[in-house]
Amino acid sequence: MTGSVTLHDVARRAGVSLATASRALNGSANRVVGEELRERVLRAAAELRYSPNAHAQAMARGRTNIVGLSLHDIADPYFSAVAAGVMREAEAHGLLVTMASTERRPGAETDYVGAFRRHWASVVVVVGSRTDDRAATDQLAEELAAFEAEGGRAVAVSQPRLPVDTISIDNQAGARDLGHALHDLGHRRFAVLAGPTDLLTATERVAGFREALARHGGRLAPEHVVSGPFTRDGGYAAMRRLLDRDPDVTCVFAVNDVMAVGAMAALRDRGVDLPAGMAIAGFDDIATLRDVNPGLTTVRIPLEEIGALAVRLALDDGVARPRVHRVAGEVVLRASTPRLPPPR
Amino acid sequence: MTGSVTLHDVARRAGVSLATASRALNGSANRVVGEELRERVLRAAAELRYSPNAHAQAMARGRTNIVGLSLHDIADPYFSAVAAGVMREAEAHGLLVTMASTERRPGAETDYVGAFRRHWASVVVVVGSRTDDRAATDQLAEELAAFEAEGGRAVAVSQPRLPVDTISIDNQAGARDLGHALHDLGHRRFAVLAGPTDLLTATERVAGFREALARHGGRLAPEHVVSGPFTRDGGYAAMRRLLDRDPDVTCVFAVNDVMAVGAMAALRDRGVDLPAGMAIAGFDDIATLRDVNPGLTTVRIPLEEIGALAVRLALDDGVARPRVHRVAGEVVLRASTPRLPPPR
DNA sequence: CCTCCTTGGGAAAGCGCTTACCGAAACGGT
DNA sequence: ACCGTTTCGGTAAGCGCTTTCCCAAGGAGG
Repeated sequence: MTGSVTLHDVARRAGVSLATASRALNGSANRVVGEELRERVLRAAAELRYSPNAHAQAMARGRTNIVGLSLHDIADPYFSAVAAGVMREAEAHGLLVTMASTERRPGAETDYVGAFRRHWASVVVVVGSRTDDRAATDQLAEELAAFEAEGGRAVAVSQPRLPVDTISIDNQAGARDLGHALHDLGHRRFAVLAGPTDLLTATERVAGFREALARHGGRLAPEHVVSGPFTRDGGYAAMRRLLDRDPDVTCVFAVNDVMAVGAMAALRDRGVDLPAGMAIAGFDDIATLRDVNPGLTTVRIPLEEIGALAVRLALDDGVARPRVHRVAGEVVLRASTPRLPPPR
Repeated sequence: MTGSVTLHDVARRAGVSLATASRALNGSANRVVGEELRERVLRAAAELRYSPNAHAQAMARGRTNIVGLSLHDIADPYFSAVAAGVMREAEAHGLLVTMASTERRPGAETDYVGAFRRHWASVVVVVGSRTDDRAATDQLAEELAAFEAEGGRAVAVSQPRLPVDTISIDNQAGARDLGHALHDLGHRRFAVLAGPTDLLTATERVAGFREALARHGGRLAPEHVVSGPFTRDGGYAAMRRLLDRDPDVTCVFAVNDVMAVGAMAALRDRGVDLPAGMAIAGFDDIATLRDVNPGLTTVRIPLEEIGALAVRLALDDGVARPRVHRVAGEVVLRASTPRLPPPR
């Protein structure tokens, strides 16, 4: 960049040395700059519209105030909620957030963590689960370890296998609670839109739901479990497949809200009346989706809070790592899962 | 950071000088490094898991591959869609995105652009309209000018007053088209949930809608224009106020989809049947909201494309600046605005 | 056989800042 | 009056990289 004002210019204009100028501006510890000089330097800096070079500072100080955030897809409201929390907390600590959206490309997380490492980010937050691809996970683990070895702090959300502080949503318990609640409403013929089979977040939710059914002596037949992408279209397609397999299901659990909404669209397109013709529940309680009609029963996850927590964990000092945090969800019953009249 | 491997280490291990190591790794222009040496350096780098220090590179090269992105609220699907476009395009050019969410705090944009400037971002994208607060806009303009004077490239979305490349949504035309379409469907008694009065994006949409009505000899009485925040709750509250003022309206235009959805919730809470009891239209065509029921009539804006375009504009070389880009919207009719039976 | 290019490696000068370390001045205690 | 402390400004050594300039070696041309 050309023409930027440097500390040197400020020092010259104030008639002091570089050291003094720097100290005046940063109020360096255990060192006092005379009132008059400090005044002069500050004035010179203001007049010149001096703006310190962050890279030079990073070099000289050996650290930065950058937090690197990696997530699957910023356009997905699940991730943008977490991102909002990260950014809010980062801002509160004077940190700048550098963000990467992996578009679920395998290996991309590792690449981005590498980029954050090159930038000497002081905090890295990785959001998004993955269970398959052992090799990719190992590489990511290695990269994160290297990052922490260099003095950085990493936190992983929904990826409990990583050797850093982790935050996990209690998917299984949430889905179990939801299963019980649906059972209490009188539902018996269940199906699950199961999401991707390689995402821990998805499989745990299915497992929890299964657990609840089992406790009531129920079960989930294989044809009642349909997997598919964690997206609106994934939910839409999965729902159609399910209807083709067995139209007699009365209650569908989509493992996230976005899929649930896609499923609702599929049901309407097939002429099914909601909620009378089919009960449907989701997971996450995505804010933007709270106003769908009928209101979607779901499990509320404090996504934004999770993002904020991730940053706070990273900033904790003097604690033994890695730590494991679990976050619970809470069942929210809405109109999409009406009480079923007792069979007569 | 401690312990990171430096180029020096690589050079030593390969038995070459720093200069050669650097050239081998970067393939410096108009300079060839012997095949055998390059090989040796690459191997040494790989063995040492060398990762170049981005700050040192920035210092030495005098530029970075950072794009700074400032927007109002990443949790708002409007902004996260634009952000997704920015990130997609940035990634395609090997750029890293540093993002700031201003939470609509006045002056925050200027502060963040300052931060991007300190980091020598090569591109800055500012998203979000504002018409009031002349002083704040002037300061932002000044900061952006300083940024460009230092060699950076800035692009503003929805802020046409700024002295940089701008991308504007043709809000007025979109709202006008929508107004005509609603008129064609037979609607006559209109009201508008107008959003914040200080946001250009909002006022332009109202103006366009007014224009359409005027062309048909209609008008918008003051009591039929209710302002409020650009949020779900803003829409909810505005709708209630509107119903209190005049329950005889048959068609409501909410100036964005998020407000429209809030308005739908308010209507249902008041026992109004949708879409029979009230037609409602929004603006933006937020992807997540495409599945609300009844389907929301709206004006589609290519938000993600706008984000990508912003980055492309910034990267254009050898063009005269500032340039002005206009992006058109397209009316999408859905079930929320049924055809009104002709009055008999 | 000597000179002039060409090829390719190394030394070193920064990039803009922070921070020991040094040294001068001012002050108080004895 | 002298010495030990403070107090506070300046000097300069990096931080890790890129890149200009210089120089050695080897090949081609006269």
